Amino acid sequence: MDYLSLERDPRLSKQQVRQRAIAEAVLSEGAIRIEALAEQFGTSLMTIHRDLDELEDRGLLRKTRGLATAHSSTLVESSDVYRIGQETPAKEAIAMAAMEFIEPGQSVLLDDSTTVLQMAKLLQTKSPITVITNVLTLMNELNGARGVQLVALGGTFHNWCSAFMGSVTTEAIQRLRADVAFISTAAIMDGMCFHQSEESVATKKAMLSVAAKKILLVDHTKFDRRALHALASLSEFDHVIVDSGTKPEDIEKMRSQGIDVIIASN
Amino acid sequence: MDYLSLERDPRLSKQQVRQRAIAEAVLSEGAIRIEALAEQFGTSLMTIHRDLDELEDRGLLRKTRGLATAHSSTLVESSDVYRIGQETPAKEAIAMAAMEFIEPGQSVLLDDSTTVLQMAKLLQTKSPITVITNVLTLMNELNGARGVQLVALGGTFHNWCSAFMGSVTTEAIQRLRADVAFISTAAIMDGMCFHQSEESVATKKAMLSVAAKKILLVDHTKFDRRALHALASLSEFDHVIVDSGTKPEDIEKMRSQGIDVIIASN
DNA sequence: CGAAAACATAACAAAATCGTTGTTAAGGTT
DNA sequence: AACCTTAACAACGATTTTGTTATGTTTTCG
Repeated sequence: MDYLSLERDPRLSKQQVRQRAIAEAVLSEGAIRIEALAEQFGTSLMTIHRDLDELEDRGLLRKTRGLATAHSSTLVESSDVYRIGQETPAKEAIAMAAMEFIEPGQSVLLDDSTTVLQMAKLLQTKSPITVITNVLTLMNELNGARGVQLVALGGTFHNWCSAFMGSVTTEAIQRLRADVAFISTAAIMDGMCFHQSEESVATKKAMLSVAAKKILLVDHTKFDRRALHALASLSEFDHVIVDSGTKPEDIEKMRSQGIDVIIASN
Repeated sequence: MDYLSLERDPRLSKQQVRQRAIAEAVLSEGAIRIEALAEQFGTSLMTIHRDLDELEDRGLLRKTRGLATAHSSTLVESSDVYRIGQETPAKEAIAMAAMEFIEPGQSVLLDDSTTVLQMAKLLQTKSPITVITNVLTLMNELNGARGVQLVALGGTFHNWCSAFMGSVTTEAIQRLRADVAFISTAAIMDGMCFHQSEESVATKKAMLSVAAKKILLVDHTKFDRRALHALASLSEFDHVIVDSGTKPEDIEKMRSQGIDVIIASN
């Protein structure tokens, strides 16, 4: 019920903030009247209509006569409308810490996650560098960047994560070798990482199998999350980078299993 | 010498128009003084500096003290700064004609060319459809399009054509099968199509080998061009679509070889 | 070698462009 | 007929592009 008071990234446009708030509101209420939304956000009906049209295109909700209703899909939570802009400072800190593991000249494998996205701007500082990714957003970000050789992984496009996945992707990965892979996860339970989508798991597994060094990026919210499909045990990673908001008990649990945990300071 | 009077796409920004004109001017003159460019375009020196920096990044020209000089690379002509916006009406007509060969439900293979780019907007009308491409621009154009399943071909990124190419690309292509492939070419000589870059040829050849139907899109300017590497004989294509500006003799020559030539009317 | 000239870059302010929003009117549905 | 959606356009706001000035760098020539 707090969709009017969340901490927001100032770089996010008014529109994005509003759309995310609308999505949250609709998804938590199940259905809301369009009129009510307009009043709540102090905008015209037309603006809400336009927002809802976009959200509907992204598959987040439905627009029926006068009413915005939630899609009863489990994938919804992982949709990037939701994810982008949440916990940004933590993610920036993690991204910064991750840069320590990149040397100029190396090839790095990047998966789809907003944390990894934060690394994009920083990558140029390590040039020359080869970046391998299946994320469209990253490709656009790195397109034209000086000193960055961009290698794309093909595959079929998935709107909810703006990334390419599937057999084409995994097979492309297997023909490559990377120095470092930066992988994120949706949830951590019992020393394992989990994801909501099987295709994500397949892609990330392939990435892990071809990287000399494997680094997991996790913000503290992931320790409270649950997801369906297991990706890997934390012990398979060479390093795990968390933000400073992570609970000490979570960190201790990992360290007691012999995992190298790095705490990124803001 | 006519770089002040070309027909321009109104959707192109002033900046883009100017940068293209600068590129044309420099490339045809070999070298031009920066001062002279500023005067010619009626802008400040700073603006020309900024334009030249961008063009230099794209590998189109060099910036030496006070002088912008042409890169003596054969690849230059095919750079997309050059290509976009030239002969747009002809390309639109060709794109329109090409749509006739697409049925809803099919999978189409699209290569990198500005003609094919014109097809992007029209593709939605044939939905549901699967689009396979190695062009970043197309991916962005089709991203989020309703009824369009997007399959990307990975590979290493090439700035001059905004596309992915290389062994990753060709191997990805070989694992797929498409109903139709729309291929373009840089030059036509003696009933064969040619390209300036070997990697382009490899990619397009792979595309041709996995498509049930092969369609070549050519605007009339291609009959006057020359290029280095042979791609294929025109007779290997099921159809060749040209614009109405094509010289009758060129059309006759093709038809006498038993090629199905379609003339796109504006 | 050093100083002046010629050029390049950085930083900020002004201008132009583009995207967003609200209003109104017209078009569809229930 | 009431209600909702969409289209079109004008007003506003934000972002990008441009010009100016000041400062840094390289070349040239005394």
